[in-house]
Amino acid sequence: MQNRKYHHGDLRNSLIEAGIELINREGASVLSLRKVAALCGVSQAAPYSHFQSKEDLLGAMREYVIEQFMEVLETSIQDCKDQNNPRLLIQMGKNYVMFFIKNPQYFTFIFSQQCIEINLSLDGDETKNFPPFQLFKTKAVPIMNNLGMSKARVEDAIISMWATVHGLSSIATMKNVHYNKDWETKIEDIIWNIQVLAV
Amino acid sequence: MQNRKYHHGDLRNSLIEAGIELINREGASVLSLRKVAALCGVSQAAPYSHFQSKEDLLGAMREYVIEQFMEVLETSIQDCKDQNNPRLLIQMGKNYVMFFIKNPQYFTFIFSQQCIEINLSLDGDETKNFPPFQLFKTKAVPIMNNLGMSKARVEDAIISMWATVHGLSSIATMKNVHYNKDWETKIEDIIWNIQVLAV
DNA sequence: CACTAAATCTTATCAGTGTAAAGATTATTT
DNA sequence: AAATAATCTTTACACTGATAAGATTTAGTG
Repeated sequence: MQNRKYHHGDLRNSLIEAGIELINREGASVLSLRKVAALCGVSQAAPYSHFQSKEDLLGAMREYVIEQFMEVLETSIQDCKDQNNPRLLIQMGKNYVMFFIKNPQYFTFIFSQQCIEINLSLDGDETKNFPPFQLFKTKAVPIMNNLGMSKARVEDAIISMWATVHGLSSIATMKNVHYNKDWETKIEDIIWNIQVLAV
Repeated sequence: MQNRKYHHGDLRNSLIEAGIELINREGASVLSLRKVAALCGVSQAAPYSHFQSKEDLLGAMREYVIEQFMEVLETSIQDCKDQNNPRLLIQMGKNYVMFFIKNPQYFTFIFSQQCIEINLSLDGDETKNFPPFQLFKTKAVPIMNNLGMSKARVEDAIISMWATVHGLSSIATMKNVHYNKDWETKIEDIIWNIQVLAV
C-alpha cells in the first residue's frame, strides 16, 4: 500500500485492516499504534487524524470483526428451511463457536475489554444490544414460545444456551486446551445437553 | 508498608498482594510494575529480584487468585451432605459464578492471557490441569456415572455444564450488562437447564 | 482561475512503560 | 571476621500512547 503520495487515500480503513492483520499474526497484547501505522506506510501520528485514541481504533476494529461474525450467524439462519425448528438454534451456536475456533484471537479481542453493551432481559432497550446476542434472542423467542414454555423459562433458557455457547467459545479458544476430538463434529452433542432442545 | 529499612522483608508476597489490590482498584489493563513497586515502597527495579518479568509476577498473582477461587469451590463441596446428589454440581456452579460476580476484575485477569492449561478429556494428564476444572471433573464423574450415563455422554455433559457456568461468569462480569434480576437467586434456574440435571 | 479553509500527514517532543546493567546495602554462610 | 549471596537502588535504553506545531494536499468559494 505504500505510496509516495502524501495523502494515503483510504487510511482509516487501511488502519483497521492492518490492525486486524497484526492481531491475527502476533496477538492483541503486543499490538501498537506505531506498528499499525508502519504497516500502512504512514508516520506514527497519522492515525490520530482518523481516530481519537488507540482505544478508538480498537473499537472500530471490534465493529469490523463483529460485522464478519454477524454475517456468519446470518448464513446459519438462511441455511435453515424450518425457522421454527430448535435445530436452528443449534446451528447458530455451532457457527458461533466455529467462528472463534477459526479465528482464535478474536474471542479475547472482542470480549476482554468490557465495552460491550448487553441486555439479557426479554423486554427493554434493544437498540444498543450486542448484535449477535440480539439476533440469537430474536430467533430463539418464537421457537421457545412454540414449545409452550413460559416467559420466565424462555428467558432462563436463552441465557443458559447463550452462556453455554459463549463459554464453549471461551474454552475452545484457550491456547493450552487439550481435546482429543474434533470440535466441529462434537459441538452439536455438547449443546444438545441444554434441556430445552431435548424436548 | 513503607519501611526505612533497605530490605523489605517480604517483598515477593507484598508485590503479589499490591498487584491484586491495584487490579481491583484500577483494573488489570492499567497495571504497571512501577505502580506495584511504588505501592510497596521500593524502587522500580526491585521486583526483578523476585520475578523474571512482569508476566512472571502476573502469573504468581493469578495463582494467588486461583487459590482463593479453589477455597470457595471446596467449601461448596463440604457444605453438601450427599456427595452423590447432582445438586452438588449446581452448588459448585453457583459458587463459581458468584466468585466472579463478587470479584468482577478477576475473570478477565485469569482468562484473558491464554496461559491456562486445560485437559477436557476424561482420561489423560491431570497434573497440569486447571485446578477448578479438575475439581469439577472429579466430582462430576461419579455423580453422572451414578445416573447411568455412558462415558461419552459424561464427557459431553461435563464440558457442557462447565461451559455454561464459565460462560455465565463471562457474561455476568461484563461491565455493561443489563439484567433486572438478582444473579444469586437466578443462577440456579439457569444452570438447571442442563439436561443431565433435570433427569 | 486564484485564494482560503479544511483535511491529512510529518516531525518533533513528552511522560510512562518493561527491562537490563552496574553498583550499593544487607543477610547468610563459612 | 571475611567472603559470598541475596536484595535493593540508580541509571539508562528502547518502545509506547499522546500532543503540538508545522508541512502538504484537497475542497470549497468568490
